[in-house]
Amino acid sequence: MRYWLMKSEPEVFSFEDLLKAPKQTTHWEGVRNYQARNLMRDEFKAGDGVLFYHSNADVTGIAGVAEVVKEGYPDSAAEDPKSDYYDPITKKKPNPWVLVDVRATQRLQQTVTRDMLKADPAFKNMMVLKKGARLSVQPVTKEEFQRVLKIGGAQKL
DNA sequence: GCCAACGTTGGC
DNA sequence: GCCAACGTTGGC
Repeated sequence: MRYWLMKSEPEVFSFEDLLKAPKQTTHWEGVRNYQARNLMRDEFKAGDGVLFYHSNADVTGIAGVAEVVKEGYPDSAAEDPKSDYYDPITKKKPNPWVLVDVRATQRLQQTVTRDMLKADPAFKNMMVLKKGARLSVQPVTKEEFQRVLKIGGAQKL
């Protein structure tokens, strides 16, 4: 089993939104980057752990914990001209985009903020802290994952 | 196939 | 709102 960090802008879709969603599960649609697509298509496995990261937020950091419940399959929003995530390439070529389903598994008593991550040597190699790290889906280590749960005060749902 | 121009991401 | 870093596009 592996561990991931997934970014979402809370104004678009927050961890609170995930908690309120049916079965506390969402289709992680809209990833339009090939590197991230490759990770979701080839590396994500059911049961993998997910740190739910709020980017472009008032409080930037890890807001909650989730797991992969369905492995990569086509992101049909890319084929829907009315969707915000429509990609016109799908008119000419097979839809290249993939998503996974993610379910909330744990709340955090407090968001593990970016400042907290930066202050803790356990996270010094984390990709999300590197300058210019825009990849919206990133691997994290087991140690990083477990430390986030610990300092965030993770509570099972 | 190079690379300049452009668009996007995301921290600050 | 600014802007640095990055990915993509398209002219040549």
